[in-house]
Amino acid sequence: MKKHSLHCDMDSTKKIGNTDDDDGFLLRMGLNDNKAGMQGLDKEKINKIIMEATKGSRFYENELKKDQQVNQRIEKMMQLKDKITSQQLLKAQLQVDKHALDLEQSRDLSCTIVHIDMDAFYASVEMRDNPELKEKPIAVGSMSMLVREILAEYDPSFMPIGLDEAYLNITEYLEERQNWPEDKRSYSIKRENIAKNGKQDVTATDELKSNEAAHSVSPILFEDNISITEEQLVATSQLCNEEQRDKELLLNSVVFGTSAEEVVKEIRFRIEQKTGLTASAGIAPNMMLAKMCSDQNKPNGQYRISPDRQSVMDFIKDLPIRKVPGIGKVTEKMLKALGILTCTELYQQRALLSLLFSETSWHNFLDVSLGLGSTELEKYGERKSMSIERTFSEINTAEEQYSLCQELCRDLAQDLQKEGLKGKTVTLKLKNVSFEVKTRASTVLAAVSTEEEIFVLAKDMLRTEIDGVAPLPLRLRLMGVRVSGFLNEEEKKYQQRSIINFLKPGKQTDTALLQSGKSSHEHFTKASETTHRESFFDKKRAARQESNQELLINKPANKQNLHDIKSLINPVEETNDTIGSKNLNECQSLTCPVCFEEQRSSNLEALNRHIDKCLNGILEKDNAEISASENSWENSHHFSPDSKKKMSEICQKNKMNKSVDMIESTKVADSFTSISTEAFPKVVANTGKEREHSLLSETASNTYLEQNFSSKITSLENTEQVEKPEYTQETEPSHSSGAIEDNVLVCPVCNTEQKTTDLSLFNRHVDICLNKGIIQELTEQIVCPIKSQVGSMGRGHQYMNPTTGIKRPGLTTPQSTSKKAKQSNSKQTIETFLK
DNA sequence: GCGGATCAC
DNA sequence: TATGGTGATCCGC
Repeated sequence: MKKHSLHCDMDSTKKIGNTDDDDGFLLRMGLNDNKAGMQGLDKEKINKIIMEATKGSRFYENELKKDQQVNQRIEKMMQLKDKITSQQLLKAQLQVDKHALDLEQSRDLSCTIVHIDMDAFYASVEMRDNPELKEKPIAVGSMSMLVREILAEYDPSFMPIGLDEAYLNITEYLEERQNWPEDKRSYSIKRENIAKNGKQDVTATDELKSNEAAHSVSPILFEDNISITEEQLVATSQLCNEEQRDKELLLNSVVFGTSAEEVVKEIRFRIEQKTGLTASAGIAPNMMLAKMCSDQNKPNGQYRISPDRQSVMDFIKDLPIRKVPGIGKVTEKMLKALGILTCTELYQQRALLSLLFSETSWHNFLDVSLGLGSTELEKYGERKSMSIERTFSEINTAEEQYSLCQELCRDLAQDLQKEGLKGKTVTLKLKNVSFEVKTRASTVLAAVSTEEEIFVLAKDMLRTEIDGVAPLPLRLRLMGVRVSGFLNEEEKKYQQRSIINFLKPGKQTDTALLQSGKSSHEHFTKASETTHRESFFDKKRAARQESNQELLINKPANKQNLHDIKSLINPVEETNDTIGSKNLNECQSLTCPVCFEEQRSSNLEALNRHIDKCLNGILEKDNAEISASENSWENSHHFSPDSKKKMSEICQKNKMNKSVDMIESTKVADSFTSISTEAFPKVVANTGKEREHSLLSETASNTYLEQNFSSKITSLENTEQVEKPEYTQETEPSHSSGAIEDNVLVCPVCNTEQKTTDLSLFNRHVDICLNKGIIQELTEQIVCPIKSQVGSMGRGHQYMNPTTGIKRPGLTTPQSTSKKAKQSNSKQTIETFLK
């Protein structure tokens, strides 16, 4: 959306102050009109408002500071420039020109690339001035429809960018179209949109576009060669009888030609008919040029660069560098300092640039100045990160900050789970009331995706920041949380397999027993009772398990395991996991994961109903217990500030003790396998201190984990990809466990001594205890998800939904023409020349 | 890998 | 109105 422009891209650098500093500052704020689209607004007025509002404000101060930093960067650059000798420059010139020659040879003019850009900004202006228009179904989601309904006809693999842009490669389509008869290229003009944009309905947009938008179909589309004239339209729209007018208009049809221009006009025509919104377009031999072209005659216009070198260079020649995608305020200013204002100058200074900028940068500059760009509309890359951030009026109490942080984690976790993503890095972003931005990142060995997992890391970083300024408060105006470092498909499958194998009935494990419902229930009850007996061992094991799990299941414990179990219960939920589905299909008879009774019906819905019933039963039963041991942050709203403060203190104390605990824990023998007890902290924790501990055990700093995990790997079946360290021989639960000392078998989950010495019986008990925890998690968390989301992400999901936020994949690459060009290995930094 | 910065939309 | 949110990338460390 170009709404942004309303605030920033304003033109009046000339009107407010003319000193270099002012100019620089205004440039920093984006107050220049080199980017298209702002002609016609009352710039002076807006600028005045901005200047008055910002003068002396923290925002303004920060802008000044940032500007100073840019100035320093420029200063450094200039110093570097002064050191360059003419000989060095000459050498650079030769190398750059060699590279340029390669580029030139790989120039590809054979493609016809189209860039479509909805004139959404003008629509928003229109809506602003005519609030009643908001009711009409235009604008919102318009591009997503065009995604599907129109553009694909011209290029099945067209590339939508955000909500209001798209690239198309219509090369093939054009060829085909040459032989098309007229009727295949004609479109009727519908009435609805005429009424909407008809003359009676003059809007702000119309004023902005001056005389252009008075009719249903923008006249600019119908210059010469189309079988309808402005006069015709006006005439028909002025008819009194509505029905008659309908008829007339329906009779009117438009025939488009076979040239690229005609095709693009047709696209724009259809877009306007469909949405009532106009679009601008650019036609060129590559993406970069096409994008710049679509800017040329905006709004509601189009421009084409003929596919010959001269035309390209003519277009590039006087183009201000700021118009180049990828060159923003800062780069513009730096180049300006070098006397580079246009693309021609960009080319002329290529040798110098190769010495002053990184290879990536000057390669890009060279591409730009030669008018080169990508001709391949890259497929949607996979998402690399997902984040959420919020701006608010000052928040300075730790309690509120933690609470907000958790809220963000919650929302983010939801989004992540919608896309089935788990990431290994969590980044906390903070902006204080002085507009200073800070990011703090933490990478763990196993991917996270749930609210709790993310929060545990984010909270830790937040605490560090709060402590860092104590006793002063952190005065925040923005907080954000990001998850990145997503698992690839293989990694996902691996962790899925691990959990499935563990749960698979009848495997080496004794989980088969879990299906004997009644006894399970008895065990559950006992187990939950015994868990209240806190023990030293619990702590050690919890800490240790947690780090084991991180490595082996590739998750930092907690509820993540449950998540996978959820997908077992409902196979449809994660259809892209073939293994999961397959395994489920194998178990044709459906078994309730709660009571473990086999269900007669193979109907999923019926099963779900049954599960709900089961869950409710258990929920009631265990309610008291759960609420007593609830995660303190989760319920932070229910606590008084004082009690929260205490908890926070406890947190910190605990953290200090933690490493000691955990180191000791490695000495404790442990035959416990497959699922971390941390998956259900409520079972092991019931005092405030222990609650915090179970939380904190995960927050161990990266370094801690990295330093210690290698000595703490226990085991897990099917860990083929994991290096197997010292405990490998205990891999299979059914094996005798040398780790259990003195022949006394103590369940590591409920911590009760087991009478039996039979290992398989003992293992059964452990398994049951484990499931008890899982059930608790289920009752607490996933009552709904079991039913929901069925089929929400089909296997063939194309990842095309623009609302998911995938934006401009590979933006920096489009300008590099081809892989050939990229190979060029002319490495020349200033260092090599100064040697 | 982290953190700051730049850029786009 | 009072100065946004999301995602990607680069660079220096």
